[in-house]
Amino acid sequence: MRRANQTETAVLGVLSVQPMTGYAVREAIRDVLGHFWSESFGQIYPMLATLERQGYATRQGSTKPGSSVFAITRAGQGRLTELLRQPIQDAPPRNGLMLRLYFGRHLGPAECRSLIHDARLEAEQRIAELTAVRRAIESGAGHGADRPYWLLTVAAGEQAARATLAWADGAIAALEQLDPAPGSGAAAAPGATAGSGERAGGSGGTAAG
Amino acid sequence: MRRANQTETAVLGVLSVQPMTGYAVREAIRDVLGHFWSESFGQIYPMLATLERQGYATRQGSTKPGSSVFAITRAGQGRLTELLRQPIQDAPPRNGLMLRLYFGRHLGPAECRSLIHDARLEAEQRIAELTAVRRAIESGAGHGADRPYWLLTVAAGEQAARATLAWADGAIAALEQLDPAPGSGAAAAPGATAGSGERAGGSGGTAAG
DNA sequence: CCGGTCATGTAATCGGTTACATGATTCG
DNA sequence: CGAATCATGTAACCGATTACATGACCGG
Repeated sequence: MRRANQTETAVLGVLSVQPMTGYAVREAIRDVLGHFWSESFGQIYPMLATLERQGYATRQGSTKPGSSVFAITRAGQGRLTELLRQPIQDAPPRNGLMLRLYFGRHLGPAECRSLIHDARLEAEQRIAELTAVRRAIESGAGHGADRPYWLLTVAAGEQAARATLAWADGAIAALEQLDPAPGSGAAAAPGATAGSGERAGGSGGTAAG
Repeated sequence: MRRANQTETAVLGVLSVQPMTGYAVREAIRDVLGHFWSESFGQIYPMLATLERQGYATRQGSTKPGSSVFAITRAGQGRLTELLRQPIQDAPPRNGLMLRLYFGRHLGPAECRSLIHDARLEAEQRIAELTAVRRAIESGAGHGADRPYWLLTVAAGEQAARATLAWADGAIAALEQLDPAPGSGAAAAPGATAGSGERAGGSGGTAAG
């Protein structure tokens, strides 16, 4: 089963917006697609060479020496559409936070809460960034037919981040119900000195229903 | 910068729940952690050998010949906690759907709607699966202290899937406003025969606000 | 002139999937 | 008995990251 060359799609895609150097391609992917895609130099430069060789992009060694601007060709546009139509190859899931929470018993409620709190902060920051990006797209008059599609992806990111926020709140609340150290309020329950955690079941864990 | 051995974490983690064969480790990861983690045989068997060599797991070649059951050791439990405390290494984002939608101009509204529709179906199915898993965890009396943590991760998956549903609905609606082929209702607007798509701006793209 | 940014590439390495080879057990 | 499942491992390959080497250009 051949693995898809999604790098080709990404590079041709950003070149379809406007011609640019390899360096700028990477910046465009990091800054604009950054919330849902990533490529490194080690992938981009060889790919640009390949695209040139196959006639999907042309290199214009101009402006400054030691710098070449790549532009997508007519054939490259056809190739891009073809690539976009290929079945989606989603990478196998690898969520480090969930891996840790699933085995959170070995960390205990307090450390898990800390992990979730960090994730919440990250989600908040992502929302701020995406909102800024959306504002820029909405007000900026430059990008023409691309606009509605870009707004679609931004909306997806915002929705996902908001979902993370909601989940985190519920999860932290559930964990606070589980151990006696929320920082304030009711102290440790009377009697229990150092329970092994056997009674962790019950109604606990109704997080973010 | 050393890349983290999160495979070790995952394998030790499932062994911490109960001893099992390598084959069962993979099944556990696929069926239970499957929504947010994955490992293949090619990773699991070498890792089990390493864990045995390092004293984090023991092999009990018993019950049936040609089959060995691995159990986590005391040292392995310490190692697991250590691994869980290491900073989260999240894989660089690679969302194939978003990559396609971002360059959706080259596909057109209809094909994009189809992609989103597929994603919506997937999300629905994931919700169904996760709900079943949650029911099993809630009713099953077996798993003791692990339960609240497992419910946490399941809740995260459900929340994310619901967010996808909401986004997909908004996105499809936005795209239908963009082109004249929703299948029913108002046909193509009068006058425009084959617009180049220049007027795709305006109020379009208020998806899933 | 020196540090930061822009710019281009290559080599080493690694994490991970896929495919292959092999065999026992169980169930219809 | 034959197919499906359980079970263990190895080898090849590949996509991707990281690090390295190099150099132009610009502003303070």
